[in-house]
Amino acid sequence: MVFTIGEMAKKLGVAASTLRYYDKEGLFPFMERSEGGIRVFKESNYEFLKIINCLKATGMQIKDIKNFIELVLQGDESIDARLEIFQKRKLEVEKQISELQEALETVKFKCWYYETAKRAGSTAICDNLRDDELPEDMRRIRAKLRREDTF
Amino acid sequence: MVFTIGEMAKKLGVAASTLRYYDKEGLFPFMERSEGGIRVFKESNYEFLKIINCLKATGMQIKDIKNFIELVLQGDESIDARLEIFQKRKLEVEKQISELQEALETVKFKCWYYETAKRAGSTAICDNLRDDELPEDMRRIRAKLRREDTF
DNA sequence: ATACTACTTAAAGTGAACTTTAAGTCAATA
DNA sequence: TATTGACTTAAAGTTCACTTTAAGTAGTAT
Repeated sequence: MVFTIGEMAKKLGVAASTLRYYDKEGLFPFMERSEGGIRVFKESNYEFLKIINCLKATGMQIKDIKNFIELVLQGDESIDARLEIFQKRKLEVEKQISELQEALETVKFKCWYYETAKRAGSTAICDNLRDDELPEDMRRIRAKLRREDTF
Repeated sequence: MVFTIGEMAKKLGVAASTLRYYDKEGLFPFMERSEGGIRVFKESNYEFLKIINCLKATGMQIKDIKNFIELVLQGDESIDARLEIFQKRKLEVEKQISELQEALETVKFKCWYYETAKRAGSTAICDNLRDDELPEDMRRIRAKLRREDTF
């Protein structure tokens, strides 16, 4: 079973031009062509492409993915280097997730804030609520947002 | 207590040129200047800047942040619109987090894979492991990566 | 054989978010 | 008063990851 660039793009949920761009950047060392010059993707390329997608999802840059692929081509001698890349990715993604979770807390507070303001018809009322008038889970977040003791 | 752009930038952990850029883009409707034309940031601006930072952290674009700020300036009549913005942000961030968690699983699998390859001195050995030779938490992830029944 | 769609390339264009540059001004210190 | 460092602007430059364009070729269906 083989696929054209358009079929593979559809499977991966990306544009065909994106796959051409990746190929040009050297991300597809396995790339084969038909006699007429058309790219031929094989089933076995799919897992590889999903790994590239995964690395991209972690925020890795194209040039760094290329670097990783060059290590793959070097074979077993680059196992250590490849392990380090994934260990670094792991730390990176964990950091990204915790940063997003922090932002999410603020966003949830703002949702509560504007829901309350909507019911009251004004934001001034929420601004003047005492700590004990807030839902328990909102107190800490508001305190964090208001903290100005860094000044 | 007032601050120059450099001091405020340091507090927020961004470049001063970034704050000038944000100002130029209309993100600082509160901006005041000294007689000599130098930007004067006040303590009360800090919480606002942190909200902008939060919105940026959720992946919101500058022009959409500007749009939000214009709603803030409209006062209480825009409460509904602002609530909708944060509700949408909430969904967005939750989606981003779950995508990162999915990528993290793959990265963790690759860490295990290369740790095992490192010990064995070759990747071929890991490739040929039977399902029951894998740590329990790795089985599902490998199955997901290998799945080709989409073809 | 013809039409049609999807493929090919190199090169230029896009958009987002800054960053840098150049020329100059402000404000504090020696 | 002179120097220094941080501020000011407009405009140009940078980086990243694509996307689009234009001109042409491949492969398939009628």
